[in-house]
Amino acid sequence: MLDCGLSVAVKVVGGKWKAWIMDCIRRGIQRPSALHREMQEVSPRIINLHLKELEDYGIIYKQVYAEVPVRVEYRFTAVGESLLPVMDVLEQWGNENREHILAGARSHLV
Amino acid sequence: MLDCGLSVAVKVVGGKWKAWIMDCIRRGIQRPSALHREMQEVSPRIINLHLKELEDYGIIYKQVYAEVPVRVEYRFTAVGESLLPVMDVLEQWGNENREHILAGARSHLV
DNA sequence: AGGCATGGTGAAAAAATTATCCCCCACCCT
DNA sequence: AGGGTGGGGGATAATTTTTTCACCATGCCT
Repeated sequence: MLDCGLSVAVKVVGGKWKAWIMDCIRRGIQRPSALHREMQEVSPRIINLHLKELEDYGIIYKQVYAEVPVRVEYRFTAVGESLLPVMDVLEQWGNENREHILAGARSHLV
Repeated sequence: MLDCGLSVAVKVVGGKWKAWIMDCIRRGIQRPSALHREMQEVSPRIINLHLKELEDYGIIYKQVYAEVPVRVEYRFTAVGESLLPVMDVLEQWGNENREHILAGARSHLV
């Protein structure tokens, strides 16, 4: 089922919040607490789970600073970096077609 | 939440089977029965639901031929066509990174 | 009539995803 | 000791998505 590259990519980028999380990290919001503040409509727990998943995929890695209180920063790995242009393409397409899609998305809500 | 184009795109392309379905249609497998045969691991019902969703988004449209038995073909709309290059990018990235992703996907199965 | 093919749906169950709640740890400070 | 910060996790519930199962309709054919 993960035979087509499309499925692999969708698995990584899909899910309700992963794309947003990656977009945040990209914009420099890389600390858990900062992500929680930025994405207030998402429970911290969920953000952590997604971060873990992305980390497992090797898209981001966790930089831990031995400070006190401890500081953590998530950054893109090389593979993660290679995903950025792909996200750009998605982002652009989404922006160009938002109205069109949303018009027919009445049922399949938000 | 659908403010970033990324979310819009993910909504369209995401889900467990939509990407695969669109890939099939693209390859010329556009009739429901053919899709069912091609994607045997997916229940016909689900394929229909996804087709409906894509149709609602205006990505594909349904061509009905008044033959007997009735024949139906799903085809891309103009907006759907504009999504193809985007899928290409996803497909390519997925193919290039399949091994890497799958290695860490043990938990987050299939 | 019964069997084939086509395309399709409603209801309910199962599975996966997301959310909530309350807890933990270490360490600083007052 | 109590309160603050920063980073986590388990258990459970709610929600969404996917699946199964049984069923409908048309019109062919034997």
